[in-house]
Amino acid sequence: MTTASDRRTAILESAARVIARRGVRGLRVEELAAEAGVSTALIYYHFKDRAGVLRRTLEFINDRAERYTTGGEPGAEPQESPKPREPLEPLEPRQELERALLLELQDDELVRENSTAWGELRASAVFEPDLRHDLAKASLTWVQAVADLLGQVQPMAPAGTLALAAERLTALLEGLSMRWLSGILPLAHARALMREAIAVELERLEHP
Amino acid sequence: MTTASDRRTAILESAARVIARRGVRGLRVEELAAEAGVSTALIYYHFKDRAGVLRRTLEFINDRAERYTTGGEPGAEPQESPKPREPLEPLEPRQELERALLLELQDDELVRENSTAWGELRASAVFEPDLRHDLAKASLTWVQAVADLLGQVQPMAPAGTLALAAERLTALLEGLSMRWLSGILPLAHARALMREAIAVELERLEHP
DNA sequence: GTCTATATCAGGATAGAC
DNA sequence: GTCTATCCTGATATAGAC
Repeated sequence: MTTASDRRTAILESAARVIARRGVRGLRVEELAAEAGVSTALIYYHFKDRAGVLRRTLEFINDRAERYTTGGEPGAEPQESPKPREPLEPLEPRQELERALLLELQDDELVRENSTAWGELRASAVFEPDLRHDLAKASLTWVQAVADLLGQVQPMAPAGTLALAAERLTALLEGLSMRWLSGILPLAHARALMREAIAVELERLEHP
Repeated sequence: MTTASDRRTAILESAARVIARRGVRGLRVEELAAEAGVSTALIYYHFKDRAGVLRRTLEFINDRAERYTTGGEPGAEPQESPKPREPLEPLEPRQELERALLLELQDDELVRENSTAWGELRASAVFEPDLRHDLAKASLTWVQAVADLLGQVQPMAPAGTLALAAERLTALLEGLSMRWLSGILPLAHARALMREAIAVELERLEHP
């Protein structure tokens, strides 16, 4: 049985796919409807207008990324049970850090989808102030998470220093991700650069 | 007297402005025409179609950035004489490096315009393979320039290492630039992060 | 809640005069 | 080379039946 709420979710999943394929600018309500197997009217019914779709999709992607980045707190709905993804056994802090940062640089379909959509939304936010709020919030959470991981590797480092390193690493990740997605940097190379950057930053934290 | 070639250039300048204001997705041929003070038909006459405008604008921005990044080789046309911009007296290598990398993080109108348009084109390239070629070329030149500057500061470092550091620094710059332009990172903070990253990389090059 | 059908309109593109 | 006028497609959004 397919409830209305399921349908909403299905539409959002489709939206993420379409955005990953065509970009925010390329998202056509009609194509989205086709992808989700519903009529365009239904989309307007649920999301008011095209902008509404974008806003909701941003939130949706945000949640989903948070889940797979952190290893999915049991707090959230257990939906999407099909793919448990990586076992995520507790790792050494250092490995945990690498995993988190390299997660966005993978050729996994879902990850690529998220990264692409994410990059698009980030880029769109330059011109659409409506998106900034969510974007800033997500960005902050993400930086904080990385700062925490850095802190676990280098417990002696002061919080401020950790935060700065985290900002650099996440900004770098975004830059690399963009280059990868736009095809000017091979994935493996991007990953190597990221790993090296982590090493550089950790060294810096150790010998200030 | 206004030659046809001048007009072409004027249109491209306008295009850069419009892209900076509305984004690539937001560029309307009609608005561009208004901005440049010409008819839409003329734009199609000169650039074939909207995509043509984008391609040419990318090149245009590319050249312009190259000029102000490198301090303007006399090789290029001396056009645009009005603004000599910063005197650009020869600096210490280290300062030269900082200047080059921080140049994109400035609230100068022209720089902001270039950065924004650049970010847009980069983002667009994810979905429009036509743009990738120019993008890759520009990216390469830019990375190479930074690698050279790094080499001037640390002449003992091997070329490969320099290249990697340059890739990280430029990718970071792009990430920071995006965050700045989308309003989630204050300019001053972005600049501070960039400076620190330069310091970290240089240290790394010195004590491998 | 969901669909079919359609109104509406913005914006890319062209014809043809000058 | 440049303009005025106009065509026409493609995309958002709504009306109304079920």
